[in-house]
Amino acid sequence: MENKKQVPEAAESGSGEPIGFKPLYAQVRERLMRRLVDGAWLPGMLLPSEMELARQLNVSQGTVRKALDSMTADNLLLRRQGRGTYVAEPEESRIMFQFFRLSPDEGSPNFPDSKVLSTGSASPTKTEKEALGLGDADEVIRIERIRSLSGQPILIETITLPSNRFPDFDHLTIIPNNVYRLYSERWGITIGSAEERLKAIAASARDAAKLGCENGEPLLLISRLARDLENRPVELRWSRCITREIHYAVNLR
Amino acid sequence: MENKKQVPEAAESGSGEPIGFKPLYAQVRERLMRRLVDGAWLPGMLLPSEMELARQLNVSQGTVRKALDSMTADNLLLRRQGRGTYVAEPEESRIMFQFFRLSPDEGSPNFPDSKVLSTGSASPTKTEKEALGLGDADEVIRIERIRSLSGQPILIETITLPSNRFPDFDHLTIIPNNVYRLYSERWGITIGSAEERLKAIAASARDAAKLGCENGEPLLLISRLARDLENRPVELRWSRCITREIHYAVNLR
DNA sequence: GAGTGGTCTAGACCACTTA
DNA sequence: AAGTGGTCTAGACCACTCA
Repeated sequence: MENKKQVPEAAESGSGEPIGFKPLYAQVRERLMRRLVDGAWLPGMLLPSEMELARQLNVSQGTVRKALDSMTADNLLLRRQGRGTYVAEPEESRIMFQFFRLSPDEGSPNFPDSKVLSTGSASPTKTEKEALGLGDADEVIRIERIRSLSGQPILIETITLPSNRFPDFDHLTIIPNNVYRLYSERWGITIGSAEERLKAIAASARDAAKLGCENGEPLLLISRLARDLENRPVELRWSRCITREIHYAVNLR
Repeated sequence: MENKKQVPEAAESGSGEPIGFKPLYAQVRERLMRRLVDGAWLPGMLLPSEMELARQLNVSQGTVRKALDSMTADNLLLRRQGRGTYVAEPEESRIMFQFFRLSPDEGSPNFPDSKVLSTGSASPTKTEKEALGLGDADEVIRIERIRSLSGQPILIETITLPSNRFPDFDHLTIIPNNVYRLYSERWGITIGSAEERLKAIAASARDAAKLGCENGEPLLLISRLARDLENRPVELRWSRCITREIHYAVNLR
């Protein structure tokens, strides 16, 4: 019956919106996102039921549902009929589908092993500074590793992270295969989205040696910029991939 | 009040569903899709209002909305508040965003020109037969063209179409830049989705000559299989692209 | 059987567009 | 002012899960 909650609560953050109209469910989503970002809701956790959230937030169950559905569409939540709503975990099965688009030409997709070649910190290059939004004084961590599918090396990748968001990174004894799970568990950083740019390049002598391919062989270069839940850039990754028996898959809908 | 429409109408097509439960809005979507597929609703056309459709189909307005929203999410419809719901058109602006993922490294995306090098019909290769689901007696049309961005040739592509779905193709005097619009207007075939596979390859002598690049230069190979609204494969396309100043963009959410 | 998400309805009001 | 899609609510029932 009472329905004037849109404008009154719209000014909760003093941001410079051009024209103020934010639907209630969008406001609800923002309040729920805050719980995720602040770590009040951790990966794998069971959320309160729709009815309970509706009571807490003083809106109808349908409005809560719209907010939850939109977060589910962004792979942030997982809903299961009869069970409840859970915070999504950066598991292999999910990561594979969402962030790993390489499949063998024949046969079913598989997650590659990885072997770290080197780690260390350094000053960022101009490209890294721009992509990660760093200042002159900031440092970065660089990881280089080689990834194999059923024994065959298929790609070599360089991961760049801003040091200030990953304190004590050098204390790590091992770097696991699934680094997004590591970011989440160790530093509470959840990767929510990423942009990738693909090019074809010729293998450098260095990469060719590590990958065991011809010098100058065509490689697929994948540059990824991954962002956290607040859309801040977190990770820059350059993968150079042998695509003789493998391809990068994209669905256009 | 009355709400038992799910099971009764579920058996409208005698397909072999494992367990019969299809929500009402999914049934509504199927009925609306039929109008699109059969050409009762043509690109650009204004649909009846939600209320009118609800009356026609004897369901509530909210259920019609769910079906329309899902079709809008698939880029089949376009909804504008205050105006109405329209059938989506294969316009450059939409196509560009949905089906053309190549952007210059610097500057804003632009749609390339194209110049046809050759057309003709032939017997399909094994790959073409498998991808397009063709039999031994079927023929295909092949188009080869070169595409340029601001004067610079950037890719050469081979398009393969099943002859039986594109009758009198050889009567065409010109082949326009936007072929999906042509498919729609001339043969009533709407491209609804596509899958792409990307690899890095070395330029063949033939491609290098046409593109004006080095022999063996790394090219991005994009193999696309495009499907119509009923998910039948319609077009197979092999693009070989120079990615010196251009990249293929993907968003992972 | 109790609790959860999923569907469906009915009705009200809001924001936007066009006449 | 009238018509459209967009939001919000309230309440009912259905399908699924688990103790």
